[in-house]
Amino acid sequence: MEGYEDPFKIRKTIIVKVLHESTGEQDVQLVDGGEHADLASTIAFTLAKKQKTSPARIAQDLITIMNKNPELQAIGVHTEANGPYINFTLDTSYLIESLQAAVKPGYGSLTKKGIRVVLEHTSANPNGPLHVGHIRNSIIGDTLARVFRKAGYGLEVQYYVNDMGRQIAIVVWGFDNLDNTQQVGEKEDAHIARVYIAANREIEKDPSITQQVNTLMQLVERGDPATVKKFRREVSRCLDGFTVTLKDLNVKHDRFVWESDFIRNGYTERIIAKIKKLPQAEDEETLALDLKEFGFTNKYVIRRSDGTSVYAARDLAYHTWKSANFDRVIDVLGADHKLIAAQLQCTMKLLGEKAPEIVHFEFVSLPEGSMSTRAGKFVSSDDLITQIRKRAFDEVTVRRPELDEETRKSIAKSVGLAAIRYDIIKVTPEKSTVFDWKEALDFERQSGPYIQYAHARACSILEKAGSFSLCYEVKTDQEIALAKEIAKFPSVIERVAEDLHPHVLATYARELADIFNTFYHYEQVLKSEAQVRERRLTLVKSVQNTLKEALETLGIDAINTM
RNA sequence: GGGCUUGUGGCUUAGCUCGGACAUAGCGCCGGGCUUCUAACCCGGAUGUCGGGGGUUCGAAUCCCCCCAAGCCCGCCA
Repeated sequence: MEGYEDPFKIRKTIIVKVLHESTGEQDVQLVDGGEHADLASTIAFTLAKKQKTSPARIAQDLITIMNKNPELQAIGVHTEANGPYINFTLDTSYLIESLQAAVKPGYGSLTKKGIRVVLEHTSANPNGPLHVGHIRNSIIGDTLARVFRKAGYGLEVQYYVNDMGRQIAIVVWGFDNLDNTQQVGEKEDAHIARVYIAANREIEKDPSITQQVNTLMQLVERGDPATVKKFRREVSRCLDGFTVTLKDLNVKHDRFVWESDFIRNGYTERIIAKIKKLPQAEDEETLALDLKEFGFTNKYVIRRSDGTSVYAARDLAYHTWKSANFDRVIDVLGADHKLIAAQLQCTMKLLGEKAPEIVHFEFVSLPEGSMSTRAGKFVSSDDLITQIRKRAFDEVTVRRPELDEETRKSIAKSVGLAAIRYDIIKVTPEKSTVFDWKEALDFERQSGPYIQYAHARACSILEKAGSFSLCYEVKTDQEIALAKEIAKFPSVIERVAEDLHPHVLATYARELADIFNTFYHYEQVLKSEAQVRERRLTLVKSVQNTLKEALETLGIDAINTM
């Protein structure tokens, strides 16, 4: 795929150039032609005002000029006017070129860019299992990571471990003072949540416990060996639990970066020293930044009056390290971090470092209200995975009773994963959602399994077909519609990497599956003869490969049968 | 009180960055399609004040202003 150039994009660029030369207008952006054409221009409206002529007349005149243009002829562009609209219709040459790329492994991969990106996601506090809110972060982050790799970026994915926060101190206090036995079969993160919830109940009853928690925090910041060891032990155990959950979700981090390391290695102290020198610094009892001039009404506190650092200081140290080692820094964060993330970005700029690019996602809540680890009000990702696999297994058993149990379990695992990942990634991160069991367990239409099913169908046809000669040709409306959708894939990858909107890829995969399903019902493949059979098989091979690449970029298994 | 985000058929949702030709799809509803390459599917139908009101424009779901509603944030928590 190295050096692949999108045939559609090449043509679009030439049309824009010709349009620009023919009109002298700077802004000649093309719009989607919808049902009328592949591309369209509304430039006639703009010109009408300047030339005091009707837009339709101008469109007509431009058509006459452009139809003689050899550059447009060379790339197979047909131009015609429809009232004020100038419509461009491409011949099938670009589809042929796209199909030739689409049958090859790795279709959609873009040219290597030589840019190093660090992407941080999930980074949940290790005080209880990942719940359905956290995994929105994981799935957005992991999908973006896959897109970035496909788009040709060098990438490292990091999990920032908040191992010295108040929550962890509360966990440690709980383990020191309450019943801390792990139940039989209890996962580490669930165990920690149980102790954390119990500890919070105790604190509610007896607020003086907070003093003991504060002491733990001071000890850990000072590096008291016994305390550090206790914090590390519980955090590690929780992360072990997370690792299992994340693996089930097909989410992978390259590196876990521990917050406390930035105390130990002196980075935090160094960043505090630099911050002190900023004109916005207020170094009194606390060290804080006054970012009023940038529109922030509250103070950005860096160090407490007892001399300990707050989260912001360590986070600045972490980001400074990332800034020094990577070309681009991207964080996936919940919407509750919007303000502090903006303050962090602002401060990074003041320090002369790269400010992170941030992907924010809105909250996932339960029908009965927002989730809370502390109150024990959450649906854990592990529960969701268990339920969905059970449901998927029942479904596979009904549909494919002839398969042995192991195969059905394996399919159910992939289908369950698809259902979860797709359900979460399909909606724009900007939108808050309410977790709904019924919807999560639905495997029909606009779901991951629906797309997997389309892929499995294509596989089934190819398997039955045996070997065949590739024939790059599209004739019928269904064939053309399918080829057009396949041709869009590389530009979708490019756009997602640019806009950081992974749901666009989800929509694309679904639309490709839709169009293939329609094709499937209208056009015979295996029963067609000679060249018709070969060109349709080529198309099926292309769509199978494109669906596979799209699914895998979504972190979903492209299974051959289901 | 201030800030950020969201508001699109009964429900869920795309489009909004960069304004264009009858607003995208799913669920649900109504009616069809499995001796035919996997029916986790397909085809047809009904359903819309694009939260409300102003404005800009030849043209607004999209841009600007005001208002309403929901969520989040405004800590020497993370």
